[in-house]
Amino acid sequence: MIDLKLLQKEFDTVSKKLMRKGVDEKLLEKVKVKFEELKEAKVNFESLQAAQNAMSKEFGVYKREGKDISELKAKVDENKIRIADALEVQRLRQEELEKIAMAIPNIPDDDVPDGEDEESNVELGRVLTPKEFSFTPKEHWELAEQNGWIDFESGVKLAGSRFSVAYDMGAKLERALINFMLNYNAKKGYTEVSVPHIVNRKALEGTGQLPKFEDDLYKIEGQELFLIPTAEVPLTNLFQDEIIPADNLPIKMTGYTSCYRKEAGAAGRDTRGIIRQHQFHKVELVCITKPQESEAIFDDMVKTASEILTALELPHRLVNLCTGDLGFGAAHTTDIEVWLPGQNTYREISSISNTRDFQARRAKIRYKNGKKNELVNTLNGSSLAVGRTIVAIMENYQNEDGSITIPEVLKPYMGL
RNA sequence: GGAUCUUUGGCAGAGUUGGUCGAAUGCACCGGUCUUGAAAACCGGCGAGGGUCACACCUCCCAGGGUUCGAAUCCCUGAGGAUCCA
Repeated sequence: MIDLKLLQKEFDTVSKKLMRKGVDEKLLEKVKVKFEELKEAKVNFESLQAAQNAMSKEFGVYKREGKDISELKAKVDENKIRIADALEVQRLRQEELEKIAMAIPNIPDDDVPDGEDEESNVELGRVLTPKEFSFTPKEHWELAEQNGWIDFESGVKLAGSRFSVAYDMGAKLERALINFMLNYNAKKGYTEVSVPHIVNRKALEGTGQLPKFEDDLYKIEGQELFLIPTAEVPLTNLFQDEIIPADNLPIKMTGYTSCYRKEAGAAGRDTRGIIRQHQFHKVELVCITKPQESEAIFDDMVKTASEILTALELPHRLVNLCTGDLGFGAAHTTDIEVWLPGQNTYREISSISNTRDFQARRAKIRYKNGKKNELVNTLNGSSLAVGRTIVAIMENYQNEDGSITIPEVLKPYMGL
């Protein structure tokens, strides 16, 4: 949720920034007006309420003194009707405002490049040089099938398209990577947390997936519960409605979960292989920080994710997402893209975002700053998407005969 | 699945004949006095959100609804916890 007071106070500045992210200025104008109308309704309601409270107090006095209360009661009854009306007006305005305000994305940072889509993302740097192959490298689905690591037919049999089943070394690699990543993150000071894969509506509203993106979530029938699209949701919402002592910050967490996404908007994209699945494994980083230290933590998160790829000797690059590619809740995002020789391109394997106080405002996550309670900053990032890491390993470690060498660092995790 | 009890501020714990209760008290915490320093003792502060320059004022005592001029206090529903029964 954006800061409505800020929007009201500095409308021109804020709206200009939001327009960069494609938000219609007319909508913002509307939000501003609605916000002012709501305030007005509130003042009206509250003053009526105050009168009511005062009169009710008088009742006690009258009764004790044995005075006649019929006149007072008439006044109070009349006021009561007005209160009911005023409350109704306030309620309606509140609802209206929330409906549109909740759908407004976070304000992008000034240094986020302008752009429509990933074409305008800006490369920040490259780590490791892709190696030259003496043969034409294959794509991962071919290698996966050839080695018997991943079977797509089985996935379809059990659940449908965009599901797959991992066998033998493929399955082991998955498990090894999860452990390797969690251990690495733990070494970097991230506390490992194991969370539910099912959460309620409030949690998803807190991190911004709801109300806007309900179509992309798997909902449990008959209940207000959803499968998580990312561990970011439970991890961040652990602190929903909390006031965290300043000494406890920063909170650095890492957690492994499966992620469940309908991929409603991705029809036809990445239909081959396991780049885009309805269910995938991911090791996540989530941090909760004071506002002034969130950028330092952000850098630490990017570094941590990048180091894992380096340890796996996978060439990758860092990319600063442009406004059009930026997620709903992010103020800025750095993507890590791993080199896929089979596809001859870099593909996203991690996405690290600073949401600043956008989620904190929705989820009411605050910290004690001296006497005051202030909103924290929340950050999240993958370190890493497990399936895509396997894709990268398959393509980068492939041999001419189609066999795949297991990265050294993972061998101990695979019983090799 | 049934019965009874229970749900209050960071924790503990009053409040249960509805009014001056946003809530006693203790602990914890913060500031101060005292002390070479610390402890103890004493003094003061100390829930949250909105609102205001600051007050005032409004809201919140698990959630939702109801009774009432007025509810933490009464009634209903739901959720969590404890105990007993099956």
